[in-house]
Amino acid sequence: MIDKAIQAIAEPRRRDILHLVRDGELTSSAIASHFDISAPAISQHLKVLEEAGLVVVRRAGTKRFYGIRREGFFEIKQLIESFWDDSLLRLKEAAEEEERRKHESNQQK
Amino acid sequence: MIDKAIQAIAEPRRRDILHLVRDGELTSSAIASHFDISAPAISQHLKVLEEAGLVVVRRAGTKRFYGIRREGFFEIKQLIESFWDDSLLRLKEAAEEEERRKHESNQQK
DNA sequence: GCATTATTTAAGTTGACACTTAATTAAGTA
DNA sequence: TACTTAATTAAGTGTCAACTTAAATAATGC
Repeated sequence: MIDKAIQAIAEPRRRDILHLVRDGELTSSAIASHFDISAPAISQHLKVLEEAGLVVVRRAGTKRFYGIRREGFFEIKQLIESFWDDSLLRLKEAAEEEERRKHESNQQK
Repeated sequence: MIDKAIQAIAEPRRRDILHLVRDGELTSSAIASHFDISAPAISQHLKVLEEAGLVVVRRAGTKRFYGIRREGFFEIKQLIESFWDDSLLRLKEAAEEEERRKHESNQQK
Protein backbone atom coordinates (compact mmCIF):
# COMPACT_ATOMS: atom_id res chain seq x y z
CA MET A 1 0.00 0.00 0.00
CA ILE A 2 2.84 2.37 0.81
CA ASP A 3 4.14 1.79 -2.70
CA LYS A 4 0.87 2.97 -4.19
CA ALA A 5 0.64 5.91 -1.79
CA ILE A 6 4.12 7.18 -2.62
CA GLN A 7 3.58 6.66 -6.33
CA ALA A 8 0.35 8.62 -6.00
CA ILE A 9 1.87 11.67 -4.33
CA ALA A 10 4.83 11.65 -6.72
CA GLU A 11 2.65 13.23 -9.41
CA PRO A 12 2.45 17.03 -8.98
CA ARG A 13 -1.17 17.34 -10.15
CA ARG A 14 -2.22 14.68 -7.72
CA ARG A 15 -0.58 16.63 -4.91
CA ASP A 16 -2.50 19.69 -6.11
CA ILE A 17 -5.73 17.67 -5.99
CA LEU A 18 -4.92 16.55 -2.44
CA HIS A 19 -4.42 20.16 -1.41
CA LEU A 20 -7.76 21.08 -2.98
CA VAL A 21 -9.71 18.44 -1.07
CA ARG A 22 -7.72 18.80 2.14
CA ASP A 23 -10.19 21.09 3.87
CA GLY A 24 -13.43 19.77 2.44
CA GLU A 25 -15.03 17.52 -0.14
CA LEU A 26 -15.19 18.48 -3.80
CA THR A 27 -16.80 16.89 -6.83
CA SER A 28 -14.77 15.60 -9.73
CA SER A 29 -15.83 18.51 -11.93
CA ALA A 30 -15.15 21.11 -9.23
CA ILE A 31 -11.64 19.71 -8.99
CA ALA A 32 -11.27 19.61 -12.77
CA SER A 33 -12.16 23.31 -13.02
CA HIS A 34 -8.86 24.15 -11.30
CA PHE A 35 -6.79 22.49 -14.00
CA ASP A 36 -6.25 22.84 -17.71
CA ILE A 37 -6.37 19.13 -18.37
CA SER A 38 -9.45 17.15 -19.38
CA ALA A 39 -12.06 15.76 -16.99
CA PRO A 40 -11.11 12.15 -17.77
CA ALA A 41 -7.52 12.95 -16.84
CA ILE A 42 -8.71 14.20 -13.45
CA SER A 43 -10.92 11.16 -13.05
CA GLN A 44 -7.91 8.94 -13.66
CA HIS A 45 -5.87 10.82 -11.08
CA LEU A 46 -8.71 10.50 -8.56
CA LYS A 47 -8.82 6.76 -9.19
CA VAL A 48 -5.10 6.48 -8.46
CA LEU A 49 -5.50 8.51 -5.27
CA GLU A 50 -8.46 6.41 -4.17
CA GLU A 51 -6.70 3.12 -4.82
CA ALA A 52 -3.76 4.43 -2.82
CA GLY A 53 -6.10 5.10 0.09
CA LEU A 54 -5.42 8.85 0.08
CA VAL A 55 -8.95 9.98 -0.80
CA VAL A 56 -12.45 8.62 -0.26
CA VAL A 57 -15.55 9.03 -2.40
CA ARG A 58 -19.06 9.72 -1.27
CA ARG A 59 -21.74 9.29 -3.92
CA ALA A 60 -24.73 11.60 -3.95
CA GLY A 61 -26.95 11.33 -7.00
CA THR A 62 -24.93 11.84 -10.15
CA LYS A 63 -22.23 13.59 -8.18
CA ARG A 64 -19.26 12.08 -6.43
CA PHE A 65 -17.65 13.97 -3.60
CA TYR A 66 -13.98 13.37 -3.04
CA GLY A 67 -12.41 14.01 0.35
CA ILE A 68 -9.07 13.36 1.93
CA ARG A 69 -8.37 10.19 3.90
CA ARG A 70 -5.82 11.19 6.51
CA GLU A 71 -4.94 7.69 7.70
CA GLY A 72 -3.70 7.01 4.19
CA PHE A 73 -0.68 9.19 4.87
CA PHE A 74 0.36 7.38 8.01
CA GLU A 75 2.71 4.88 6.42
CA ILE A 76 4.48 7.52 4.34
CA LYS A 77 4.81 9.67 7.43
CA GLN A 78 6.44 6.78 9.25
CA LEU A 79 8.79 6.08 6.37
CA ILE A 80 9.95 9.68 6.20
CA GLU A 81 10.37 9.86 9.94
CA SER A 82 12.54 6.75 9.84
CA PHE A 83 14.98 8.96 7.91
CA TRP A 84 14.25 12.31 9.49
CA ASP A 85 13.10 12.13 13.05
CA ASP A 86 13.79 14.70 15.68
CA SER A 87 14.03 12.30 18.58
CA LEU A 88 15.99 9.63 16.74
CA LEU A 89 18.38 12.24 15.39
CA ARG A 90 19.00 13.67 18.85
CA LEU A 91 19.55 10.19 20.27
CA LYS A 92 22.10 9.44 17.57
CA GLU A 93 23.91 12.72 18.11
CA ALA A 94 23.97 12.16 21.85
CA ALA A 95 25.46 8.70 21.28
CA GLU A 96 28.12 10.12 18.97
CA GLU A 97 28.98 12.83 21.46
CA GLU A 98 29.31 10.17 24.16
CA GLU A 99 31.56 8.13 21.85
CA ARG A 100 33.73 11.18 21.16
CA ARG A 101 34.20 11.86 24.85
CA LYS A 102 35.26 8.26 25.40
CA HIS A 103 37.94 8.50 22.70
CA GLU A 104 39.24 11.79 24.08
CA SER A 105 39.66 10.37 27.55
CA ASN A 106 41.43 7.34 26.05
CA GLN A 107 43.90 9.56 24.21
CA GLN A 108 44.77 11.31 27.41
CA LYS A 109 46.04 8.05 28.92
CA MET B 1 13.45 20.52 -4.71
CA ILE B 2 10.51 18.78 -3.07
CA ASP B 3 9.46 17.58 -6.50
CA LYS B 4 12.82 15.91 -6.99
CA ALA B 5 12.81 14.48 -3.48
CA ILE B 6 9.37 12.91 -3.86
CA GLN B 7 10.19 11.61 -7.31
CA ALA B 8 13.34 10.09 -5.85
CA ILE B 9 11.64 8.19 -3.04
CA ALA B 10 8.85 7.03 -5.35
CA GLU B 11 11.17 4.40 -6.81
CA PRO B 12 11.26 1.26 -4.60
CA ARG B 13 14.93 0.48 -5.24
CA ARG B 14 15.88 3.99 -4.28
CA ARG B 15 14.02 3.57 -1.01
CA ASP B 16 15.95 0.33 -0.47
CA ILE B 17 19.19 2.21 -1.10
CA LEU B 18 18.19 4.87 1.43
CA HIS B 19 17.55 2.18 4.02
CA LEU B 20 20.95 0.66 3.29
CA VAL B 21 22.83 3.91 3.85
CA ARG B 22 20.64 5.10 6.69
CA ASP B 23 22.92 3.93 9.47
CA GLY B 24 26.30 4.45 7.81
CA GLU B 25 28.10 5.21 4.58
CA LEU B 26 28.46 2.62 1.84
CA THR B 27 30.30 2.59 -1.48
CA SER B 28 28.48 2.35 -4.78
CA SER B 29 29.62 -1.25 -5.27
CA ALA B 30 28.71 -2.27 -1.72
CA ILE B 31 25.23 -0.95 -2.39
CA ALA B 32 25.10 -2.65 -5.79
CA SER B 33 25.90 -6.02 -4.20
CA HIS B 34 22.51 -5.98 -2.52
CA PHE B 35 20.63 -5.80 -5.81
CA ASP B 36 20.31 -7.87 -8.94
CA ILE B 37 20.56 -4.91 -11.28
CA SER B 38 23.76 -3.62 -12.89
CA ALA B 39 26.25 -1.24 -11.28
CA PRO B 40 25.43 1.56 -13.74
CA ALA B 41 21.78 1.28 -12.78
CA ILE B 42 22.72 1.76 -9.12
CA SER B 43 24.97 4.66 -10.05
CA GLN B 44 22.08 6.30 -11.85
CA HIS B 45 19.82 5.84 -8.83
CA LEU B 46 22.48 7.34 -6.57
CA LYS B 47 22.73 10.33 -8.88
CA VAL B 48 18.98 10.89 -8.63
CA LEU B 49 19.13 10.63 -4.84
CA GLU B 50 22.05 13.02 -4.67
CA GLU B 51 20.41 15.60 -6.93
CA ALA B 52 17.32 15.35 -4.75
CA GLY B 53 19.45 16.16 -1.72
CA LEU B 54 18.70 12.86 0.00
CA VAL B 55 22.24 11.49 0.01
CA VAL B 56 25.74 12.96 0.07
CA VAL B 57 28.97 11.60 -1.39
CA ARG B 58 32.40 11.56 0.17
CA ARG B 59 35.25 10.69 -2.18
CA ALA B 60 38.17 8.65 -0.88
CA GLY B 61 40.58 7.41 -3.51
CA THR B 62 38.74 5.50 -6.20
CA LYS B 63 35.88 4.88 -3.84
CA ARG B 64 32.85 7.02 -3.22
CA PHE B 65 31.03 6.70 0.04
CA TYR B 66 27.34 7.47 0.01
CA GLY B 67 25.54 8.51 3.17
CA ILE B 68 22.12 9.80 4.03
CA ARG B 69 21.35 13.52 4.20
CA ARG B 70 18.62 13.83 6.78
CA GLU B 71 17.72 17.47 6.12
CA GLY B 72 16.75 16.40 2.62
CA PHE B 73 13.63 14.77 4.02
CA PHE B 74 12.41 17.85 5.83
CA GLU B 75 10.22 19.24 3.06
CA ILE B 76 8.56 15.90 2.37
CA LYS B 77 7.96 15.49 6.08
CA GLN B 78 6.25 18.86 6.16
CA LEU B 79 4.14 18.06 3.13
CA ILE B 80 2.93 14.78 4.60
CA GLU B 81 2.23 16.41 7.93
CA SER B 82 0.14 19.06 6.20
CA PHE B 83 -2.20 16.16 5.40
CA TRP B 84 -1.65 14.02 8.44
CA ASP B 85 -0.76 15.95 11.53
CA ASP B 86 -1.92 15.12 15.00
CA SER B 87 -1.98 18.66 16.29
CA LEU B 88 -3.44 20.22 13.15
CA LEU B 89 -6.08 17.52 13.01
CA ARG B 90 -7.07 18.14 16.62
CA LEU B 91 -7.20 21.89 16.02
CA LYS B 92 -9.46 21.38 13.03
CA GLU B 93 -11.74 19.03 14.93
CA ALA B 94 -11.92 21.45 17.83
CA ALA B 95 -12.85 24.25 15.44
CA GLU B 96 -15.55 22.11 13.84
CA GLU B 97 -16.93 21.16 17.22
CA GLU B 98 -17.02 24.84 18.15
CA GLU B 99 -18.82 25.61 14.87
CA ARG B 100 -21.37 22.87 15.54
CA ARG B 101 -22.15 24.24 18.97
CA LYS B 102 -22.72 27.70 17.50
CA HIS B 103 -25.23 26.37 14.96
CA GLU B 104 -27.06 24.40 17.60
CA SER B 105 -27.51 27.42 19.81
CA ASN B 106 -28.71 29.40 16.77
CA GLN B 107 -31.33 26.78 15.94
CA GLN B 108 -32.66 26.97 19.46
CA LYS B 109 -33.55 30.63 18.99
C1' DG C 1 53.54 4.45 -18.54
C1' DC C 2 50.52 0.44 -17.91
C1' DA C 3 47.34 -2.28 -15.29
C1' DT C 4 43.78 -2.53 -11.81
C1' DT C 5 39.86 -1.17 -9.29
C1' DA C 6 35.80 1.71 -8.57
C1' DT C 7 32.57 4.14 -10.64
C1' DT C 8 30.32 6.97 -14.02
C1' DT C 9 28.78 8.47 -18.65
C1' DA C 10 26.95 7.33 -23.28
C1' DA C 11 23.69 5.34 -26.23
C1' DG C 12 19.98 2.64 -27.10
C1' DT C 13 15.62 -0.26 -25.75
C1' DT C 14 11.38 -1.09 -23.37
C1' DG C 15 7.47 -0.45 -20.50
C1' DA C 16 4.74 2.49 -17.77
C1' DC C 17 1.92 6.39 -17.34
C1' DA C 18 -0.14 10.91 -18.10
C1' DC C 19 -2.56 12.61 -21.36
C1' DT C 20 -6.20 12.83 -25.49
C1' DT C 21 -11.01 12.12 -27.77
C1' DA C 22 -14.91 9.13 -28.18
C1' DA C 23 -18.05 6.09 -26.15
C1' DT C 24 -20.42 4.42 -22.02
C1' DT C 25 -22.55 4.26 -17.48
C1' DA C 26 -25.44 6.19 -13.91
C1' DA C 27 -28.87 9.13 -11.70
C1' DG C 28 -32.30 12.50 -11.84
C1' DT C 29 -36.02 15.00 -14.32
C1' DA C 30 -39.52 16.71 -17.88
C1' DT D 1 -39.12 7.25 -22.65
C1' DA D 2 -36.05 10.61 -23.83
C1' DC D 3 -32.97 14.36 -22.14
C1' DT D 4 -29.53 16.30 -19.22
C1' DT D 5 -25.81 16.28 -16.06
C1' DA D 6 -21.84 14.06 -13.83
C1' DA D 7 -18.49 11.15 -14.24
C1' DT D 8 -16.08 7.08 -15.80
C1' DT D 9 -14.17 3.63 -18.99
C1' DA D 10 -12.04 2.53 -23.52
C1' DA D 11 -8.61 3.00 -26.85
C1' DG D 12 -4.82 5.11 -28.70
C1' DT D 13 -0.49 8.30 -28.53
C1' DG D 14 3.85 10.46 -26.92
C1' DT D 15 7.07 11.13 -23.32
C1' DC D 16 9.93 9.76 -19.79
C1' DA D 17 12.50 6.97 -16.77
C1' DA D 18 14.62 2.53 -15.48
C1' DC D 19 17.13 -0.54 -17.27
C1' DT D 20 20.97 -2.73 -20.54
C1' DT D 21 25.94 -3.14 -22.53
C1' DA D 22 29.94 -0.72 -23.99
C1' DA D 23 33.05 2.98 -23.42
C1' DA D 24 35.14 6.54 -20.62
C1' DT D 25 36.99 8.70 -16.38
C1' DA D 26 39.55 8.77 -12.05
C1' DA D 27 42.69 7.36 -8.45
C1' DT D 28 46.25 4.04 -7.02
C1' DG D 29 50.07 0.72 -7.32
C1' DC D 30 53.78 -1.58 -9.93
